[in-house]
Amino acid sequence: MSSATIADVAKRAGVSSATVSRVINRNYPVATSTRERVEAAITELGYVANAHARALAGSTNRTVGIIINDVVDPFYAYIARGVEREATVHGRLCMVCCTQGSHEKELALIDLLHEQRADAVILVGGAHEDRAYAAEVGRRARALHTAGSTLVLCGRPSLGDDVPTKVVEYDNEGGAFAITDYLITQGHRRILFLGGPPSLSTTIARLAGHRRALEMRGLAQAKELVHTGSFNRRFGYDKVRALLTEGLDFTAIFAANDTVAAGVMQALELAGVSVPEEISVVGYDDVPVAQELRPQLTTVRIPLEEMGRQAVRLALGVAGESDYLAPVQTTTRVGTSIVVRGSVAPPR
Amino acid sequence: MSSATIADVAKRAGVSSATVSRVINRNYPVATSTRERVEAAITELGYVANAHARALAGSTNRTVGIIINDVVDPFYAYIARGVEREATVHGRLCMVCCTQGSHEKELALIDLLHEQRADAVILVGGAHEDRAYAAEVGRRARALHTAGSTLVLCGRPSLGDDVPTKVVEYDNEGGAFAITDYLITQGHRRILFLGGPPSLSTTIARLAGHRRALEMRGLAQAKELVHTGSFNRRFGYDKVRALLTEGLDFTAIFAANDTVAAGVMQALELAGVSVPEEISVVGYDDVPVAQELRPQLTTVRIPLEEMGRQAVRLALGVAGESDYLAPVQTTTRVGTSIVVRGSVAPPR
DNA sequence: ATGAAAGCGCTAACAA
DNA sequence: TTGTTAGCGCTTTCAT
Repeated sequence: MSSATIADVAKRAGVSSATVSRVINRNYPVATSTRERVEAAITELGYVANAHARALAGSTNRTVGIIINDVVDPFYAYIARGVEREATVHGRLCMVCCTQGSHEKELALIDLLHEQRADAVILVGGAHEDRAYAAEVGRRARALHTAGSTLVLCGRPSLGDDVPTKVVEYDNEGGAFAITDYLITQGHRRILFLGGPPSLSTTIARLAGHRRALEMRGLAQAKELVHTGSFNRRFGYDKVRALLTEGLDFTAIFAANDTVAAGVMQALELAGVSVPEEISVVGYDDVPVAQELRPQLTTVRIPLEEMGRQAVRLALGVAGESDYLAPVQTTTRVGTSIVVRGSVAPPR
Repeated sequence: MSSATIADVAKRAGVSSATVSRVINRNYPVATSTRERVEAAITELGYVANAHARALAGSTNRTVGIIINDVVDPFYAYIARGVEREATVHGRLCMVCCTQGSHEKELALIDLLHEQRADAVILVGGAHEDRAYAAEVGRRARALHTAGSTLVLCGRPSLGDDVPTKVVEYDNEGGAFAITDYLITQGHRRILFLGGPPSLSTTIARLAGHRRALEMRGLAQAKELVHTGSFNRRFGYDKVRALLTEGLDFTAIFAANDTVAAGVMQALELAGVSVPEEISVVGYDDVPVAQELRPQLTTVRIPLEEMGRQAVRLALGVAGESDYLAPVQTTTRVGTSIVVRGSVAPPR
């Protein structure tokens, strides 16, 4: 039930615990013969260092924390992969926590990760507009900051210049603008915007890009064409079914993400509406499902894994910052791009 | 850069650090007025407990570790979700580590998680047949065990009764048997088995079930119909393309998992072979892609998330074990079932 | 090159 | 109900 400690190893090797520590950490010269005796003792005893004692005596725990909605959702999974990989590169272990969409759980998790003394806490995904909630996050950002850690906002807007966070953004609005403009260029005038929780920053930015494209082309945004709701497949499916029977007039659908697009495509298939001949469909995110749909989905690509990597680089201060003038607030922004596949054609 | 400690809080509240500990942990009676003063001090100072000091002084760190190949792979992601959720239920934080298929990394990660004094280390997915490697895993299982932790094998075979692990299995062979038998019942005689690393326990079990079904129906297993390789989409695609041009005779394909099946379907589509009219296809795992394929994929369902939950329950000794006679080796086994969708029809 | 000893921040007896 | 006091296992000066 109890493991060997560094003192046990020291006794067995006939040295002091300080020496054992030195051979383990290779940070001070140790005579070869001593080292060998110590190493032998370590294997004989099956000694495994206690990371907590280490973290307590030394400074860092060498872990980073990441908070996401759901591991199974590819949007989060890809970012998590980037975080995990980059963390590994820098010798950090990765603690992954899921909120299942709950604000309260998210705040509690930031605290938990703070307790663990994670070198960084990475908060992933869009945030709901809510001042009280934002204030709570801000408070935690400050606590983390004074403790020498960093809160990184990944894929959500900054909390303001007075809150010590780092942020990794992607050009959300720009992607929505580009793909809407692509649709317009193909001749579409009545484009349905579907899905995304209405108060989520992600949805808001995508909708803003969509509207800007419409305006730029002098097209009025008809309110009956905008149906926010959620990011799940079911929403896309149900909404399209309803709108179809309702007889709403449109020639293209901009699904707020690829998952919604999958539902959209299934509803269209069931209704016997052919894509892209009768209706064009585009999505957002470019997660794997986009390539499995038939026709394959034209969508907006986000460098998800890269965002995860950036988040840990930023937090760990790996590059970019000059030591003497590191600003409290740092933002990295990655681009989005549209990837054209087979789900769009000119309207009939 | 440095945070308030329990001593700071104690001084500020004019009590001893023991009292502060008591109000934090709510495990001993504290006078209301004292409690209030302490709580005030805590907020004023922005005190956040140090989990390492706690782990060192108390016993458990309240974390579980999970080791998987890749967060993005749905097979692993669903199990990880189960682990994360069940861990949360039991007040544990979850450390997720990825091996990217490397044995060495896997072993190193077990050690790392041991150093972190995780209450459980969950090793997920099939294992390659390799005695030296198995011995290394066994050694670590013992180390963990003597340290009071548990190594749980999730979706891979036991290391033998003398190795102190817990294992969560699924009826891998049975699922393969059932779906092959289903294909035979539909009239198929020449079934291609495609994919899966040949030395991986998962592949071996699936192939075994496949063969048993064939034998039971008195069908000879032609070696030209078995093509193991890997679990990725690309393999399914390339192999089917090659076999098709080669002119091999078969009426159905059993893809070793759904990902391979996705590649298979794409190759068939490109070759103008209709599914299921000309060729039937089945997969394994029942991950989301199975429902996006057209036709939707008939496959074997594994209760992935449930396996993850079982793994942590088993490790934490939540249920099932009688205290006084807990065996060193414990195995839980979950069933698999075939889910019939549209990718199988009788051969022409 | 090596050892002695003082913490790191907390919990858990044991006292009071 | 509260305080005192050992540790928990390790790192890190400071000596030697």
